[in-house]
Amino acid sequence: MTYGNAFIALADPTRRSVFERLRGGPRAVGDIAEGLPVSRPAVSQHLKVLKEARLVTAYRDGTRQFYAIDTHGLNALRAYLDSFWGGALGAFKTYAERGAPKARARRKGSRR
Amino acid sequence: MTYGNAFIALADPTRRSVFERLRGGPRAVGDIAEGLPVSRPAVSQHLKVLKEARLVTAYRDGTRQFYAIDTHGLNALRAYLDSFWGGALGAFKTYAERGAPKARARRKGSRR
DNA sequence: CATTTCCGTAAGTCATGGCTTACTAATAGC
DNA sequence: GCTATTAGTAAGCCATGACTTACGGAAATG
Repeated sequence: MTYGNAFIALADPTRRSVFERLRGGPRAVGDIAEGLPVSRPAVSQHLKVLKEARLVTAYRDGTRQFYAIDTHGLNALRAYLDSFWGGALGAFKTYAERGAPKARARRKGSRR
Repeated sequence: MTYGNAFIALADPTRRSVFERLRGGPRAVGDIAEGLPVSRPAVSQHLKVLKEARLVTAYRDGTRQFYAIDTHGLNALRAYLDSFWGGALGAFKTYAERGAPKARARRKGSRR
């Protein structure tokens, strides 16, 4: 159920911004916070949530804490999402091909 | 920013349960609600959120509303997650190989 | 038309969580 | 040892949202 925490972590826009700032590589907390519309402690709290969701890892360099993207969380999310492509899509496609996007004729064979 | 709503939608455990019940194919609202620990109106509200996030679609059959998985939201999420494998991992690997205690060298060649 | 199903909406309650401003802790340099 | 940087923690405030019950509306059935 690790993907549960990952979804929660990425649901918040500010926290996603924090996460996205790590795309270019590891960065220190103060560096991440700079330019964001929230305080540094807020960023620390967000990083904690991201870390517990295994979306980031941390290491220390002197007085600075560097955070980097952790693939564990990303992999968990991908695996979860992929689980919907197997059985679901077979059944979904059946419906989709039958007349999907807007409000095409209903049909739905099993009329009773 | 459609993935934003998708993350929010899947962040709630109950809503994820609702979503997962669609794995086997389209189901009616009452059918989905049955067995869940919340009321049927609650399920309706969750389905509304999922629909706005383009994670489900709906169609009507008589008095019943059927909901099915929509790939739009899933694709948006996938694309977002994949965007972290490009630049981020290159830089991340630099760190990981530098001395991450447990992390074996990733290799990961062609995943994208 | 009246009734029955099935579902969405309204309104209100209550817990969660994101933010702020302190304050505390750990490392580096003088 | 003292001071400066850098970050995490504590406490409290307030908006958001997940849930409930009650109600309203559309389609089938008699």
